[in-house]
Amino acid sequence: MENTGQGLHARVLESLGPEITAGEHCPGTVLRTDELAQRFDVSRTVIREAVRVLESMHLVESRRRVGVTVRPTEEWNVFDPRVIRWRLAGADRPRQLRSLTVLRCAIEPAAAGLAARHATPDQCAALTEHAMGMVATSRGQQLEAYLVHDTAFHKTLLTASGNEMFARLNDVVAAILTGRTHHHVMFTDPDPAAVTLHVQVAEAVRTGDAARAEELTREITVGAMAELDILAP
Amino acid sequence: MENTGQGLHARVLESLGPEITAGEHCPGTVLRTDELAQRFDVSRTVIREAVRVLESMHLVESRRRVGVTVRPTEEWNVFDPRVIRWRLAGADRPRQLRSLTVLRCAIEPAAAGLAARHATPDQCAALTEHAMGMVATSRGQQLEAYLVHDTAFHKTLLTASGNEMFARLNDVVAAILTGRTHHHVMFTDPDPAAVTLHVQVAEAVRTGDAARAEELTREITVGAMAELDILAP
DNA sequence: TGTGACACAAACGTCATACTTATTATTCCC
DNA sequence: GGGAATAATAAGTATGACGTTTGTGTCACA
Repeated sequence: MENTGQGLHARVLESLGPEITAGEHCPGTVLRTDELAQRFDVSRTVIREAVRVLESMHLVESRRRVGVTVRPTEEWNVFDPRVIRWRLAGADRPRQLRSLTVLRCAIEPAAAGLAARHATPDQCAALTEHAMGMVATSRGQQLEAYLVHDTAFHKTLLTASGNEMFARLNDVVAAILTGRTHHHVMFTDPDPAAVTLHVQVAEAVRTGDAARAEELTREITVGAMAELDILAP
Repeated sequence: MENTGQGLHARVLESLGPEITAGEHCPGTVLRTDELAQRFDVSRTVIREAVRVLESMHLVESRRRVGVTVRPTEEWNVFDPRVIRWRLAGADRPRQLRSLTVLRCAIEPAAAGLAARHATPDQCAALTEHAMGMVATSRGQQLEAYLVHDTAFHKTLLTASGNEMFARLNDVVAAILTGRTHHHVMFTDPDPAAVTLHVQVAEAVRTGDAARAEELTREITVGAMAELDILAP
């Protein structure tokens, strides 16, 4: 039997989760544990554990005598990394990508401002290094290498903010960046202006210029937002 | 047997979760399911389901032959509402409150700006109504009534932004507001300037003035931030 | 005919147990 | 001393039985 994850419950989770987030079971639908056990050819124990996790994401609600009910979208834990991943992989990917980008526009400039105050020398060095890496790979269709540096840059920036909540959003930013490169099929090299902005942000953080770091990062994020609007207005 | 939650697994979860987030089990500690089953006087099944949920929050990692290992703080899903709740109830409440307030400072102004563009007439009305309620209860030690309107105001604002990610952060804002009133023991009436700002935000959203709504909300949030710094510099 | 009490049944919740599997630690041989 | 075979351990899975809650239908009674 193909074991997608580590353990059967993980396999069930990775099947049921995407199904629900994709809207295959509309809110109010009831799933019965026995049926699920039969469908996935596993024991009730395994199903119950998977359902527990889905319940902890507020995707479903398990009640006695009624079954496992799919909850309405508004109640989902949309910050759960797995929910984000599933939705990005599903049909309403564009909507999700837009939500996340809006969130990013609010978060990253603030994180950059904090980073300018709190970043360690090591983090400043890493920032500069990755910005340079972006410059080096910004021409000649080296999109994959560019993406690596871009992702690392933003991850470092968020971490350097010193705020754990911001730091945990690096998955979100990484997903956005990866999505842009892989999904939108960027044939062209990255925008030179954006590359320059990254270099300048690294510089602003290094010199401790919080206002400038924040403003420059805002320009980067509104650029990303604009990119989305161009592709799906 | 006293049943704290709905079901035994919930009871175990509400015991183990806070223990871990409070740092009672330092990262690397291994918990064995059999011991836990014995300790809570429940079957292994119940423990396993609770552990699954803890694992989904990245609080622990379950591996064969080794046990359930507590993960380092940096890996926790700090956006999980339960993790937030547990940490707010625990010892590092101040740190957590600060993290959340920083997040709020980044989010709410952006949300207000979006609300000015997307808010429905109903939402505008609700906003104005709650702002008026805040005015009415801002004097004479009606702190509880004031809190209700304050919470409702911000919840409406976040929802009106039209961004599901922002909307899901209303719990966070509510926790911050509630915490300020209940924990910091506000003897004095709310700051009149803050009350005025809320009225003005409602007005700005109603008239669709995004920039003004954003700036006014920023003033509110930096005020909240300053309040924290005064209490624990 | 409408309403309330009551009994039934359906589905999840819990438990006990046996067995499987992966991983670590130990031992033993070269 | 190092590497391979082996044993020990704790989680993972399966199964069957029983408990508990709760939705629903029925029946009696007004």
